[in-house]
Order: sequence, then C-alpha cells, then structure tokens
Amino acid sequence: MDKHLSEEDSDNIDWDTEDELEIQDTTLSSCRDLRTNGQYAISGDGEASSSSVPGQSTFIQKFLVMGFSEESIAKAIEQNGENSDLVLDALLTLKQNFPSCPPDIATSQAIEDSPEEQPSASPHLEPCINSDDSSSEYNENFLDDVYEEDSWSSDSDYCTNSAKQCYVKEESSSLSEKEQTILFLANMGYPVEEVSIAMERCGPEASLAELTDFICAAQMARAEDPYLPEDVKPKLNHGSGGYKKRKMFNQLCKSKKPRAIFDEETIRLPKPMIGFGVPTESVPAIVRRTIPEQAFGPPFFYYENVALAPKGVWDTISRFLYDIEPEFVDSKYFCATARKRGYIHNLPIENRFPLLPLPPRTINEALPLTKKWWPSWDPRTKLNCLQTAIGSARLTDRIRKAVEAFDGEPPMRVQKFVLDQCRKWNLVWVGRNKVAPLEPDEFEMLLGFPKNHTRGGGISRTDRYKSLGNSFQVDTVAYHLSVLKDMFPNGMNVLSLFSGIGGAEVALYRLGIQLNNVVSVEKSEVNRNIVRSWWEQTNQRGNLIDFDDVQQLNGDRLEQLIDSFGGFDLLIGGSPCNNLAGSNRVSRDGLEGKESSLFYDYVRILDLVKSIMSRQR
DNA sequence: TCCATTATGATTGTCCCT
DNA sequence: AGGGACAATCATAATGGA
Repeated sequence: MDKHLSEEDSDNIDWDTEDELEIQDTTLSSCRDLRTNGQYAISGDGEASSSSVPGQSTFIQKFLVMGFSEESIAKAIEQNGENSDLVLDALLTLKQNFPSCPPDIATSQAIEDSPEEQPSASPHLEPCINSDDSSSEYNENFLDDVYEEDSWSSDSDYCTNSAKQCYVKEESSSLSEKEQTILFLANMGYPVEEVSIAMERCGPEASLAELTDFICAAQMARAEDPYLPEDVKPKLNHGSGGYKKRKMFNQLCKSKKPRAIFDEETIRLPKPMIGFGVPTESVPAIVRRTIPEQAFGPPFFYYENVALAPKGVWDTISRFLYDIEPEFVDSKYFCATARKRGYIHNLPIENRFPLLPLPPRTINEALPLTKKWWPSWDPRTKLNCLQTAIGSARLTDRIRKAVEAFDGEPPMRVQKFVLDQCRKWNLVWVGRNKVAPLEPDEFEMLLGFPKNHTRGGGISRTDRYKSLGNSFQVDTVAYHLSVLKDMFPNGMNVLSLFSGIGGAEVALYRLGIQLNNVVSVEKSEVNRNIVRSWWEQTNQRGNLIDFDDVQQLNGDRLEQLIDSFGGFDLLIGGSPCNNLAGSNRVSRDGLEGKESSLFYDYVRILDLVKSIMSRQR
C-alpha cells in the first residue's frame, strides 16, 4: 500500500501496519473477533480493493452489519447454505417476535425487511471501534468513555462481557412489549415520538391497527392545521405519508404477499429536480428543513449517490443517515450536462453561492464548434448524463450513413433513430453528417474540473472516461459546500471517502476554502495519483494523506488522525454506484451489491468520527 | 498484461390517454 | 385507476491487438 504523507506529519502518526495483518488469522470464535473480521478487517489479498474481504467473511459481514448475532448467522447458514435470501429469511424469522401481531404477520414483516428494507427503527448501530487484539486495551478505555450513557448496551445479547466492542443492536426478545411495538411501528416509518404518544393515548392494550389509526389521524389533523408552520406538518402527499403507511399496514395484515406493498414505499424525486434550490432557477418557495439533533455536526457530512437508484435504496440510505431528506439535484441546472444525483448532508442551505465563472449551460455554449453542424431537427440543448463508456465508432458510422442517404432533412424514422442514439450515447455534431462522442477534456470541462485534470501521468484514455464518469459535478457540489466558506476562514480538515479524482477537493479549492488536512480514501491508484498531482500543482500548503481502502479507517486509525490535527470539519463522499446505476445490465443488485454496499462503510466511518470527536470535546 | 473497442437490456419514472 | 408509450441511466464483460 502506498501512503503519501507530508514530512511534517509523518512523525506524529503511527503508521504501523502489522496490527492489520494479524487480523487475518483470527478465528471466527467470538463476537468480537467475528465482527472484527467481518466488518473491519483489512483485506489480505493484496489487491487495492475496498471490498475484498474474502468469501465467507463477506457473506457473514452482510448480516453482521444488520446486527444479527454470530450464533444466529452460523445457524442460519448451516441450515440454508450461503443463500442470502434464505439465510436472511431464517434470521428474521428467528429474530422477530412481535407481540401484537399474529405470527404470520410478524414473519411477513420480517421477511419483508430484506437488506434493502432492513434498517430498523434505529439504524444507527452503535459504532464498533475496531478491536483487533493489538488494540483492545485502548478500545476498552476509549469506549467506556464514549458510551457511558448508553443504557442499552449493557444487557445486549450480542456483547456479553466488555461489551461495547460490538455493534450494539437490541434483539426484540430482550425488549419489553411496549418497546417491541415501538420498534415495529418505527420500522414501518412512524416517528417514534408519535408512536409513544399514540400508545399513551390508546392505552396498553391497544392493537397495532388502533395505534396506526391514531397516528394517522393525528398526522392528518396536523396537516390540515392552518396555524402550524409548514415545516412541522407531515407530508401526506409523499410516499412517507401516514395514510399510505396505514394502508400499507392494513393490507399487510390481510395479505399473503406483502412484498409488493412494501415496495411501494419510496422517496419520490422532486420535479423539477432542483433540491433545496439552484442559483439559476427561481427558488420554488422558502425551503426550510429540520435536521435531527443526532445529525448535527461536527463534523459536517455530505453524502452523494445516483438519484435513479432501484426502489427503496434512498429510503435505506436516508434511514442510515439520520432520516435526513435527500436533496435531489440535476446538474443540468448548473452546466450543460444532466447529472441526477441525491445528496444527504447536514449543511445549512441558506446563503449558498455558485462558483464563478458560471459554466456554460447549453451544448451550444459549452461546445461552440458543434453549432455549425447541428441540424435543426436535433432539439437538444443539454447533454444527458456523462457515463463511464462512450459510443462506438461503428455507431457513429451507422449514423453518418443513415443521414447521408438524404439530401435535406432525413425522414422522421431516421431522425428518431439518430436522436435516440445521440441521446443514449451523448453524441455531438462535429461535421457534416458526423456525430462523435465527447472527448475526455470535454468531460473535464463539463464536470467543472480543470483542463487536463485527468490527463497523463500514466492514466489510459479508457480510465479517464471511467474516472470522470464516476465523479462529482463540481459546480453542483460546490454550490452546496459554499456555505462553509464563511464558517471556516482558517481552512478545513476534510475526510474524503471514495474520493475518485478529487471532486470534493476541487470544489472546496475553487470556493477558496483552504485545505489544511485532507484524508482521502480511494482504491484506484491512478485516481490517487491524479489527486496528488492536482494537490501539488495547485501549491496546496496543507497535508494530503491518502488511503486505498476504507477498511483501513478503523477506530484506531481515525483516532490517530483526529488526535493529530484536532478533528474533521467535513466528511464527504459518494459511495460506489455500480450496483445502483441504470446503465448496469449485469449487476444492478441494489445497495447490498458488491461495490455499493460500501455505503455502510461511509455510515460506519461517520459514526466513528462523530463518536471520537464527541468524546474529545 | 494492458488497452481499446464493441455489444449487451432492464428498471425506473413520467406522461397521456382511456 | 390503469395501461401503454416514452425516456433516462456515475456499467460490465468479452474480444482482439499491441
């Protein structure tokens, strides 16, 4: 692993790696060890991969992350083999035992809580500080401090002795009936506070149906209350509305096949997709939002992924990130190319400002040479999303031949074929009857990167497209981050996960925010080289520390980093979209897919950073 | 081995009509 | 409500040549 470290800091941080390598041979014999292996172990296969936990560990890891005990997992695997669905069903059937619900309902609910829907009422699993043996002494002291106030961890089924070593997640069986009911309803999306109120008002014997009716009625009453401020009212017209929840529940209790019902539960995309506002459109209304107290910084955090993910994915992401409403923005409101993305962050949204100069916002302005050849029957003014692959020469040849066959305008049928392909592959007109895919430097320009940002230094043309296609649109992200400029006049310490080609760093730099310490995690070596090269070329005075694997950022390492420069001001990153993106024909497996499940590492690291920093304050 | 090239749909959502 | 047309989509894997 190559670690770049500036001279100043190299003495302050303990960069030993032996402790990580030792973990490999630990047996899966105890809760602590299992979790260490499954969730946090450094991969030992030598690849620069962020998800290269070998075979069984990966399989077990999925379920550990969900909070199941290792005994249950082992049992379920024994009975069902390594079949995710079967094992999950078995685990959930074992685990769930809701008192007010018939057994078949409880099971249905349980089965329904497939990974995609799984996160429970409190998805914020207490962070498990990596506790490989070489550092357990430190961790025990550390965690006692951090989780002093945590009353739940002491009697957890998962953690029997010194305990708070593991993710602490309560088994239903050890909860009171009341708590189980709350958990169940919270699982369905009802706010915990409202459930509590409903239980008080309806009495201890109330059925779930009564409770949901009460909550629903209360929500509708508040929604219609003209004296309540808008941001306090429940959004009944959204997917998360009480009415739909109640309907869902009632159907669930009757239905044999509840899956379809739960699949209806999705966050809806705004139209137009301008999030909480963009500089170029008139602001829809006064946007105000409330962020849960838990979500407040420090640090600020900013998470990004594709907006058009499979159903339920954003619900899950949001639940793991404090139920903050995602801000969905299409970058076509910032530049000449579309890029529909969701952002979950705890940044203020007032007084944002855009990067200057404002980038060209039409194809015409961005690519002036295409104007001469642009046929009148091609109405496009914006490009579609820049992806990781480009159209083939064969295709552009077919298009040339198709258009060439006619003197004036081709017939509608040909026009449609050509336009469909041009939209699909983002082709532009570069000559008479000639279309072509965009060049890498045009990708850079459209995405807000400096020219040649990804050029040279050993990167292939194919990889340039790939890295750029996976990147932020800088102007969009910078607009959201702009509120930080006044807050950090002396610069920031940034933890950048899945950095790619450094979209976050470039955005902050272009905002004129000084980068004091940047810890960057990126598995691709060429991408790390690009960021380091940019760092040096822009004469940064701060420190750039990079890692190749998120698994390396365990509690120890984060503690060291935070100690060495006093904490992070911003945690930013977009986790891999491979298994979420619509372009993926092969493995669009959702959030639990091979790459996209690294989202849970974002959550893990965010929780760790928050814990360590709250302890130090 | 690296790199360039190429072909490979399905899942969503929206809109419009009945 | 419901069906059908329409449109968009941070990709993967196989192949062949250098």
